[in-house]
Amino acid sequence: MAERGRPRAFDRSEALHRAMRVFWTCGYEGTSVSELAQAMGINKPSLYAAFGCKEALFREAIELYEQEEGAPVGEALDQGRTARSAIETALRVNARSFTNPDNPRGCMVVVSALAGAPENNPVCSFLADNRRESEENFRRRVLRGIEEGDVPRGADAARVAAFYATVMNGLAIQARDGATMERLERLIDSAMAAWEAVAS
Amino acid sequence: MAERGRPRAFDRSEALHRAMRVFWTCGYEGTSVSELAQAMGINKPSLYAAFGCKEALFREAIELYEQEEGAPVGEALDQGRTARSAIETALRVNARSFTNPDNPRGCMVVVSALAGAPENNPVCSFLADNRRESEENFRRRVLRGIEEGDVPRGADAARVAAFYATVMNGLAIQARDGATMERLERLIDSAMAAWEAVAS
DNA sequence: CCATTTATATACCGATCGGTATGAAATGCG
DNA sequence: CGCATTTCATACCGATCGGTATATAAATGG
Repeated sequence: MAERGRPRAFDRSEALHRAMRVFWTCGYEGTSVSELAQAMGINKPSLYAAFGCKEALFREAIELYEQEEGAPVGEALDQGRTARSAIETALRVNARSFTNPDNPRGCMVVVSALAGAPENNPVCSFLADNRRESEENFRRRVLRGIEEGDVPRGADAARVAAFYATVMNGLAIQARDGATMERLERLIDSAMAAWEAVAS
Repeated sequence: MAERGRPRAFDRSEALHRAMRVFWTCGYEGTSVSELAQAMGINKPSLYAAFGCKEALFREAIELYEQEEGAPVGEALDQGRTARSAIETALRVNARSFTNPDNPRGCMVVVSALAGAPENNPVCSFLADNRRESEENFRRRVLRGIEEGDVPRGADAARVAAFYATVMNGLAIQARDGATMERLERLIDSAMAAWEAVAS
């Protein structure tokens, strides 16, 4: 079952984790392949052999980010008793991630490639798709709330989802700008106070 | 009064406008000095003679952006009859700018350098300061509303300002991701529905 | 043991990066 | 006019960009 040639001398998953943190900190264009290789503890040919190219490595890093930082958000959405509490908890879980002192600040999907050179447009579009998907998850949760009766029948699920997705992206920027967890908590308090007005 | 040496053959203000649009579209790191010079219709030595260096040109471009796109927002804040209507109008003026088909999409202060290489940290900090200043303008307007009696005495001006600044930054990202003016208008409807809950 | 396969480290590729030296061209001043 | 001053266009700078050729090292299959 063992592989055929010389075994890889580094832990691919560990290297990917390190790459994720560099991209998260400096953004896609602000990170060079040489920096990546150094942070990953490997040489460039090993990086290219294991991950393909800079863009492919970045996409894998985003997927890892989604798994590690995004999964608790998805769980919060699923497990909340009502759409309202599910979305509120999702926001609070995100806020905790955005300000975790062990992490770079803010949301990697928001901060790492909002604009870029034309040749990097695929990267920007990839992240935009990712953000739309998060909003879609909010929308599905509101629809479920309508089905389960905790959200009024006439509520506009897309509108609710768009509002809280907008707040979430705004929180990511606040976090990048140095906002504390407490500050984000108060912002979420404000956003949740709008629930009846938005979801009715 | 005329200048001494050979007169400049290009319009400095027009060149700066063109540079602003490129930075706005591709971001600070996504824009090269060669691209800038080409878009400005000048050669690189002329660019350096007139604007100093890439970072100084970017800072001037941001200042121009503040004057052209930010001034109407400031006017809206000043001229609104109440803090609530002033902030609502400010958001709507911003939304119009973010989706103006003649402009790159979104807010230049948000999209052009959220993350970057360590050597470009001054640029990111400069934009973060700028965003904080916008929030501070909101806060001052709420304080005025308290003085003038259209906002309850007990309202937390900083909290109100932080909430609407967060929404505004979220709107900038929505716009980058392709949101229409109508969609942003509906998001602002939602945010303003929260007013009583946030400012009380 | 030998052949094959894969990963390693070094050194390199052309292209582009931000920035500049250089000399000709165009003005005001005397 | 001649001279100082400033801008112009071209061509260039060392450094770094994303990516790779090459040769060696380390494993498995036979």
